[in-house]
Amino acid sequence: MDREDILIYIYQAKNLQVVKLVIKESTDGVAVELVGDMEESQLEEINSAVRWMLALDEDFTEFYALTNHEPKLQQVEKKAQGRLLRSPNLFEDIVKTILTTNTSWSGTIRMTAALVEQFGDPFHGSNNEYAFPAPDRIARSDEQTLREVTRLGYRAPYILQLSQEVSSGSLDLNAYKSSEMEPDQVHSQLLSIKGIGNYAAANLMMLLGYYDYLTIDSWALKMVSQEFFNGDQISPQDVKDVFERWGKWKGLVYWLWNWSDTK
DNA sequence: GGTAGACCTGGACGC
DNA sequence: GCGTCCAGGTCTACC
Repeated sequence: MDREDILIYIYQAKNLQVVKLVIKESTDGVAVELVGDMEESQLEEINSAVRWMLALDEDFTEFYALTNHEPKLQQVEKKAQGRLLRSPNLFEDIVKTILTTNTSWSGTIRMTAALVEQFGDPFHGSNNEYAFPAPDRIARSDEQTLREVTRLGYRAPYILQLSQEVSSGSLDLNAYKSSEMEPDQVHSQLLSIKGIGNYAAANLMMLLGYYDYLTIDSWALKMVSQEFFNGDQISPQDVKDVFERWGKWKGLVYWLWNWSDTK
């Protein structure tokens, strides 16, 4: 994201071509400018990818109706919030989520950039723009490289194992996006991936459109404590109890809650 | 089921 | 510049 109203994404198509997508708001929705060579037949693939990334097919009418009664959520409908930006494929989101765990945001950016520069295919004509690496690119690497060159630390074996399983076909992440699996089943499958714990699984469930999972990390505990418990020490269960009344939308409510008045 | 300690890195801080 | 401490979620061993 270069500017607040523009999203730039380096996309690698199924035929491995790399193009640049410049996505911006338009009067009738979203406009996508395609930079680079792409066959006409692949436009549908791009269209589908962008719709998924921006969750354009999801309906938030019910959610907005709920938020309008909560002062802390007054901005939600006005700003058309609710759509979480996600990657074109779940593999990328899982890797990025693992890279958010147990580190600072700057650490996440550093590790992601290193992974992309080390293993991603470059966008034509650019020496600093790369597509997110496909699973097989990382799978062909080794733990030592991921630790020492990409600086993933102890996350290296997790990322390597995930890449190898997706690359070999033993792990089919597309199944998680299908409606044939129950949400609880998807959740438990995510938890079975090494490196994915409660926080990461909840984050991924949100990205998959299941908004009744709470991403409870240290920041959540701090903010909920200050907002609802006068700064007292609280547990993850306390966070769940606070947002339980929002039912299947609780994850989004927590995500979009206006914490700005919290001291 | 609950808990403690290890994992790894970068940033902050004190000297 | 160097050493130390701390924050951040997950895994594993142990009780």
